[in-house]
Amino acid sequence: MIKSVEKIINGQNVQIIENLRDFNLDHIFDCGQCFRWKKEEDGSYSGIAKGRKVNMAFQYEEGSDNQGTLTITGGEKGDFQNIWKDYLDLHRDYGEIKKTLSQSDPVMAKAIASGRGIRILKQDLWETIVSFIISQNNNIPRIKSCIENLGTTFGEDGNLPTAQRLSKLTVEDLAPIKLGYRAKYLIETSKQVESNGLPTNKEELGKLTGVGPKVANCISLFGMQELSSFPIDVWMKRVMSALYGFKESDVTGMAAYAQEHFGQLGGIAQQYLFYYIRQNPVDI
DNA sequence: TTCCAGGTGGCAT
DNA sequence: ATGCCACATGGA
Repeated sequence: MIKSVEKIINGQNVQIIENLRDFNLDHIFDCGQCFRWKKEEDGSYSGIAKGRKVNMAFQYEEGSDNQGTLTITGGEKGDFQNIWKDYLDLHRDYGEIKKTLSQSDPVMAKAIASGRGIRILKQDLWETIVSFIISQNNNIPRIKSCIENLGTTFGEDGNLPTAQRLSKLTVEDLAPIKLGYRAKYLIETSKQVESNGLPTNKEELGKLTGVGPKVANCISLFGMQELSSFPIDVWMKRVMSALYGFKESDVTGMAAYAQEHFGQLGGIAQQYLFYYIRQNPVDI
């Protein structure tokens, strides 16, 4: 059982969680699954999730590179037990998962070593739909600024705008956000969600405008916790080519390999590989 | 200037 | 079912 200690410091709610294993904020917030956490100069991260604006700081214990203490500042009493424990996927035993994935796969073991503290965040479904529609054929810094602008311009208290709100906007309204051709996808998808409700599986995701196989896999992995989903983008093509010898055009082969070798853990394996190739682009 | 980025929709085979 | 290609934007 994970224990947390709550304090009030300078009028702010502070929650301290010790002995966290398989946890690293850089790995979690910089592995491409989310776009709204900002790294501060002291190495901590500030962001808005679940309607709470907080700061998270993590420090490894002396002599360890896998276990340490997490400090969450902001929010309300009980948030760790009620919100963050779940959001950060702390119930799951990533040590066991990493052992399973590394077994008889030295390549994966290498990737895991670089991103050993990754956890798949349990993000809001609508936010992941909006975020990954914007992500297509786009680069991460620009994705981040688009999402931030969307929130500050059309959202309420820091959150992204709802489907209801977006469905009433035009591409002209969204022009200042600089979404490019994705603006019409976002509006059309908002209308679809407004009338049909949120999708509940990958097949329904694929019916949304601007959601193809890759984006659907991202949304099902990050917004629906479908851990078998294995999104394949340009970086995954590179790493699968560099480490597993696939032709970069052989997306079908990569997906089949993931299903056979990573199975239900495909999405987590994908995150280790994605993080690895982003940190080591020279391996291309 | 051209190329690239967590791709997809539309259209032609 | 598969193969092209246009699509907005900004940084390298």
